[in-house]
Amino acid sequence: MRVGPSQDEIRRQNLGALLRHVHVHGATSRAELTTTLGLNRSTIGALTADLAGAGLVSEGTPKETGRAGRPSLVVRPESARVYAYAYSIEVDRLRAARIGLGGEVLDRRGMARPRGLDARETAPLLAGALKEMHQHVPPGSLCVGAGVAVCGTVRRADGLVRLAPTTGWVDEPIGAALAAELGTDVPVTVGNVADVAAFAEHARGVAVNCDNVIYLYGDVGVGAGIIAGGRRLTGHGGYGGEVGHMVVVRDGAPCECGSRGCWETEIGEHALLRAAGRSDTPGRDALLAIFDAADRGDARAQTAVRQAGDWLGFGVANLVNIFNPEMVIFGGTMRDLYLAAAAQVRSRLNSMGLPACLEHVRLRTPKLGEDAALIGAAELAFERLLADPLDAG
Amino acid sequence: MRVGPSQDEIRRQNLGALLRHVHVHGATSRAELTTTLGLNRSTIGALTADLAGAGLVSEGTPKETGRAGRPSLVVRPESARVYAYAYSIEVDRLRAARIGLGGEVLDRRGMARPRGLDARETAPLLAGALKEMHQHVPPGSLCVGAGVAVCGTVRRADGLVRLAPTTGWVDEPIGAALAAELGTDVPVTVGNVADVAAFAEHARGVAVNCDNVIYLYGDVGVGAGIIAGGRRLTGHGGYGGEVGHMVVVRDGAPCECGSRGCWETEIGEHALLRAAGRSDTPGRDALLAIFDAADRGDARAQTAVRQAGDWLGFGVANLVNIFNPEMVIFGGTMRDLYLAAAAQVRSRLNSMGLPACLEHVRLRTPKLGEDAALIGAAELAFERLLADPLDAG
DNA sequence: GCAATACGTTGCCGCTCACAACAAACCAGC
DNA sequence: GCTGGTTTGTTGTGAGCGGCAACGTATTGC
Repeated sequence: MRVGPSQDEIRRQNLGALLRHVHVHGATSRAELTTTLGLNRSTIGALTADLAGAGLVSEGTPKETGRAGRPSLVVRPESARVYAYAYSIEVDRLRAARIGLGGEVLDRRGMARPRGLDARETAPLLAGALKEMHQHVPPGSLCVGAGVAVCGTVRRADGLVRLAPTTGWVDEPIGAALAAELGTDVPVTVGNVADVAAFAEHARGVAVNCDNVIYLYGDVGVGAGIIAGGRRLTGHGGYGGEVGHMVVVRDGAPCECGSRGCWETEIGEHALLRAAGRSDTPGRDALLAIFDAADRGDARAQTAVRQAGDWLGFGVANLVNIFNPEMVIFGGTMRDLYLAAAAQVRSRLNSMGLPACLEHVRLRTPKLGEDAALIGAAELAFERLLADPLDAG
Repeated sequence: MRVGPSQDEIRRQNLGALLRHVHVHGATSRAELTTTLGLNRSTIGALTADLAGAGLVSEGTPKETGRAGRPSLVVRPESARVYAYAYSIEVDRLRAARIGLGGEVLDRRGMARPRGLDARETAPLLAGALKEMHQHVPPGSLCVGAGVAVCGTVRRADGLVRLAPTTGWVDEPIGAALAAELGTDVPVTVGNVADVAAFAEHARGVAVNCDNVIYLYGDVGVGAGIIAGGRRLTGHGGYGGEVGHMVVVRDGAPCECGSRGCWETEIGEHALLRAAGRSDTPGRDALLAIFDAADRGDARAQTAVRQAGDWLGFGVANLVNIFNPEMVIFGGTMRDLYLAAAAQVRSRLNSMGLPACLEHVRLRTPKLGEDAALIGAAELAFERLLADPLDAG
């Protein structure tokens, strides 16, 4: 039974709301915060004082106001002093970054990912990148945690990777392994790359102010980050959004998951390469080569792209009917496929989607670029701070 | 930007939490409320005093305690005095009820639904049932509103029925029409029957304490009420959960919605009747006749049931992979089909579902019986009261 | 009849935010 | 440079809420 918050929870929520605002929207005047948050001037003053005391924000005088009246103090996130570590575990590389409050990338490292490494072997590499970056951290800084974006199903409770086709991982405790490397003062949160990218696009990308969003992310497989009613849809264990394993062809082609006819067997990398009759090593370059060939008039590539686009629209239509989203975002390889076959996607969607569900749905590509996964991973860590700024500070 | 609640919102939420508890769990001692809600004795006392003052609850001394110590006062919902009207618009009948706080059905009316009636013609019938029931309402009672359960997609904003295969309605303003009949003192809320039944099962049925639930409801078509993260998934316009129009056979049999190969063309009434080679008038009796024939060894009925069960498992597996629910509930005709073909459903689900998503999913039939739609509809109206007990009281 | 137990009631406290009055900082005009 | 108008930060006060502790009250068990 849910019970209302106590007074100190009000304070926590208001501190979080203020900090979230400057985190997402950047430096903001106190006057503007007053109107946006709907709180009193005096309350905003007290909140900023608390946050400034914890070293999370700083205040300064604005340069030029242009208007009459006393200029309002500007509240800035302490981007250089308050930061999170972000990791992205991808097919052939590992990426690490130190990201400041406000979303600025302060430092970054990248390395090739040796194939066949399990979680316990990967964690030291990630920890090593952290130690390197840690040397350049100015004194008096505050680390709020680390976030990891993984391609695969992630158990919410402890960051266990249940199944990751990209890395070949099965039940790999990357969350626990990394936590053991980093110690207790750096809380680790692990998330699916699609979830995390959806989170980032919702916070500071194309999907700002959209409370019902499907972010479709493709690499080797296809997954979705789903935001329903303004909140991330995780499902019971944290495995929600595995739309790539929605079966679209009964008893179709076998999928790595053990099932048959999964959506990703029709729109994934392998499907396109096979249909286009190519034997390139899989990867983004191979895909782009197909789209390029199609552009140049290669008939086989064209039909491959059209067919994959049709299947893309097929699955999106199903999802649109089920979720009635406001926006569908195509990320990763799905972005390329969507851009190459938008007509097929639209056509299939229009013929299969319920008119009511089609009314307000917008198809978009991500606003955040390559760094979406890293920024989203950092966002996971920042969530902890925003939930209780003074405790985590 | 979300901001924390003010003090009076705390009060509202706590009043709502207390009222919700006695509404859902029935009469409860103040001592028990103290521990369940985590509030102080004095606070519980003040809250109950407020609610009793508004006539929403009453207090009494318990009959026997069996324990030492001063017996705790029991807080009862004013079931007879505080009520909502509930309607269910079904294929061949209209049902109306007056339902007391706590979920008790105080009065009910039913009538055949003449085919071909639109919303403006139906509303007076519903209003007539209300007027009849209103004559038996004891003086000093409080009506908190009316809820309507409809088979079809419902626009959340105003209760417009966009598409209802059951009644043949297209863009029928049943919410507005009924509101015009009932006047401003009876706020009307319209909901999809599956959504509403899911809501009821989540509040007081099998899905208590399950925060990720899919309630599959079948009549002529198939829809789902989805609860994700403890909240109803409505989608952007309110059309979420149209799983019956998830396409499972590309370019398959035409569906009434204009698309082809929709799930409900494989597991709906018509599909079973066709596959079993029957020409009965569609309806629950015809379905039960098929299941009965299959039980008695009719080979054609058996294969029809098995195949439909297989398709049922197919769709459920897709939904389980997408939502990672804790529970799937089979209601309406889906209950009958599930019970008749549980083996096929399970088998298909196990072969198609991701292991991680299968781990904790439970398949269940509803706990609330025929009245689920009515109780859920009333629950829609009660939500308004529970959100702000003293204002609506 | 008495002690033990559990609970309702009351008064007080700390907390939070809203509000109003005042002080400070800026702009425009003279 | 000074004055008035404007906008904002700051400060003190007040109301509302829940927690807390002391006290009164109702029941059980001896």
